[in-house]
Amino acid sequence: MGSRLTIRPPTDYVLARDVCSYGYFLLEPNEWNPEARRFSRVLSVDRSPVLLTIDQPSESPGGALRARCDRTLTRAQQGDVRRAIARMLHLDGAGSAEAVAEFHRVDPRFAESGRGRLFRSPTFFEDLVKTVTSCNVAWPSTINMNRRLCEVIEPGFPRPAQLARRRPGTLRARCRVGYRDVRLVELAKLAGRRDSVLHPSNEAWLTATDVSDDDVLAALLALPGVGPYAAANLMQLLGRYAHLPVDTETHRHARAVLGYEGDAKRLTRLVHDHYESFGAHRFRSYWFELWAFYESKRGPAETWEKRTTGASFTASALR
DNA sequence: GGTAGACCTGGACGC
DNA sequence: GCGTCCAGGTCTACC
Repeated sequence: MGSRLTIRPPTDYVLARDVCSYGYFLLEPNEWNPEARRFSRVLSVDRSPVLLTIDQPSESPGGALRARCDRTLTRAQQGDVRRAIARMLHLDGAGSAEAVAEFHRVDPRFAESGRGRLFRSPTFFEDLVKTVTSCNVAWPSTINMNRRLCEVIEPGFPRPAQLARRRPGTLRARCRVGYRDVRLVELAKLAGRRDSVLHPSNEAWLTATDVSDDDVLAALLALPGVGPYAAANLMQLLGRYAHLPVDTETHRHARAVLGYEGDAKRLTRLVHDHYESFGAHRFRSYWFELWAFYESKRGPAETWEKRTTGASFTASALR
């Protein structure tokens, strides 16, 4: 039979728009079904896999979300699933209706579409692995690495303890993560240590409003495999939007959309200057501009098929 | 503080 | 079908 949950999202929440808002919705184990307009993935609940599906029957903003699990869960387990859903769909904090409205006051260009919420993973650790596997590779390689991690280690995405036990050589040979192998195992080991920022009990510190961006950024930069791009991207995944993860996509955007010219160093400086006026919302203004460009080329993200459009929407494929 | 080169994979290209 | 080249962000060594 399985468990069924009803989720009351923020009043402006639209499942199709707000799930299909960041590339990670296309990475395993996530699955968006464009026809059924339904999100699904395997979650790890008490170390056992649970297939979760979420839809929004009314499709109107703020309409109740219907979540179904393929097995019956205890009340405590249902609480875990609710927390995982809230994190993925960004139902509170920077994803609250008030926070999104504040973004629209600063950047009214996205008020009509309602864009402002970014999809993410059920755990910060999964976001971290997805970010590290997106560095120094084209998007199709990121897709492959995440697919293989789910095939080889754990269908609901490897938990830190599982990854920490693996030999780097196994990750390299079977998951094709290349030189990232040692770094991923180190990150997984850190996630098991209570004194590390990666320990789940410390996510509250990473997102606390009384902890400065500078302190969080410094803690992220100290992690193996995390440089300026990855750290800035992790900041946005924590709901801290004042930093820009500048990569080659950013440089393409600077040339093609913003009309800037010059080498990478100059483009980086111009991009930072360009988004300066958006203050604490810089990333959202940048990202939804970039996302609108992809959608202008490939159609609405909610129509993208994971294995076709979803694998070829980035700049390298659009050149 | 700035820069060059190595790291690894997969796709594009030429033969 | 095979070999070569290149793109991509992080890290280390060196100036």
